[in-house]
Amino acid sequence: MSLTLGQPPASTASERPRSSHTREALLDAAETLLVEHGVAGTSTRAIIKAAGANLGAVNYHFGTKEDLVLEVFARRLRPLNRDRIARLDALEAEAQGQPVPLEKLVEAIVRPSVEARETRPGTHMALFRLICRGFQDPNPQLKAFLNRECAEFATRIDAALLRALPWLPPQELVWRERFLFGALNHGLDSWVFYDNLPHPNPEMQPMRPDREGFIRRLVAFIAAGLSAPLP
Amino acid sequence: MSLTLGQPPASTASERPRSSHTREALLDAAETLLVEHGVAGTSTRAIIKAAGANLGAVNYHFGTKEDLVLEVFARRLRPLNRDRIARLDALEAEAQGQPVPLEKLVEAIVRPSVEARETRPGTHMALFRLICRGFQDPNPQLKAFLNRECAEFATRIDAALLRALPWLPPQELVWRERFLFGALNHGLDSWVFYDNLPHPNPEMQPMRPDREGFIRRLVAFIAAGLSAPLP
DNA sequence: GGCTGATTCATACGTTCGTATGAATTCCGT
DNA sequence: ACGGAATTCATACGAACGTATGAATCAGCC
Repeated sequence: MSLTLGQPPASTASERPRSSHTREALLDAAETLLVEHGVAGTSTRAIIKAAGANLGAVNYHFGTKEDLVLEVFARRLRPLNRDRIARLDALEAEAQGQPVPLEKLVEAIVRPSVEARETRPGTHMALFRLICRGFQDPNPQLKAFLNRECAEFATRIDAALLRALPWLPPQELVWRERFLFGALNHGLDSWVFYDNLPHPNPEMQPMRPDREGFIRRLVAFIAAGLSAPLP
Repeated sequence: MSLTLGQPPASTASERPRSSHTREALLDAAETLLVEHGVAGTSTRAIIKAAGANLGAVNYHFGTKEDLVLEVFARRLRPLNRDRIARLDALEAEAQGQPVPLEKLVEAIVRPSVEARETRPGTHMALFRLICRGFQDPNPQLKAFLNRECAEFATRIDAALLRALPWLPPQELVWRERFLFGALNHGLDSWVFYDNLPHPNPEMQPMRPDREGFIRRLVAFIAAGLSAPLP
């Protein structure tokens, strides 16, 4: 074992300076492949090949494939939730103590997901698809990591939604939130890759709305569902 | 190559009599593992180990792992869609030419998914989770197969929903259906495994409704979303 | 310009993957 | 009980997997 060269690759991988051309290329390539093939379906070798990097680079920069995957998600999820929380802050400041209207809250959830895309040229709106995949990935470590990463926004939006729907018991809200995120995930997934799913009835082949149109449709559906009368 | 023993394993696997203890055990074991780890995360060896079978059994009964996976999905999906279509037939007969009310249509979609569970003892409601996983699995062959399998019910429910929501343009319905199935998938997933997802705010830890309660909540949310005013 | 640490490289190791093979065994009609 | 078909078995093969290693290369600073 070498005691003089470089830094021990695995043990201190998490404390290494956070920028390097190769490191970024690995994250980008991994992101694209994870969206397309899932975690278990994406191999280290496929990632380094797409990144034009060497096999050892993963071990050097991230330690293991698992840590690389977690970093791929964290890199996107952190700004997304920051954006969501900032929008929530702005809405609550604007409301001056009054409950924020439901549609605005829903939009604060939805819009950052739909807009958070062109962060990297060539990445056509893959971010949310990535996060969808993450939340529905079998890997329990990944799921726990994502839940932890979203916890702050979750508690904030819970409280705000309860104020906007004062007649709704908290326990009911929880379930409706699940439905909300399901609709958001699946809908956004379909929107981003809409042309890949031909409709059996050609007359109903959906036109693809632009971003604002899609957000409007999503918000309309979700807001109506959230404020449905208690059964 | 043997020309006299048995049947050539791979080439005629699809024409072999459809019942065998091992064959069924393989399907059951594969189903459980697929739910838990996804397609790419489930190995042939893990399946045969869980089924108490031999490695060659997969090749003998199904040809390849891919064909086994497809059969796992088909075995569950076919009766599910049969049930959905039967409910739709009954509703339309009952309506005597009038449009079927929206809530009843939604229930015809939702209820078979929620109820189609105890087909096998020990399988606690894994069916729909399996199908969710299938539709969101990266494997394009699997996705195409599932779409083909659901095409008949899809066109039927499309027409019925359009009659129940005559003011809704068909192109709008398509998107709302996506939201619908997203809410259904994610909601059912949460319901089946609700205790695995502790809520960050303990005061909002959801109680788990019984089956009928869950169906009511799901139908209420979805029906409200479907009949939301046009934005 | 040469030392030092940071990074990249080619390569290797042991494991597990999906699939295939042919012999052994079980099953069943006669 | 026996013979042929159906099924199960142990085992093998090449490929791909994640990870590790140590030498080669690069970058910045005295």
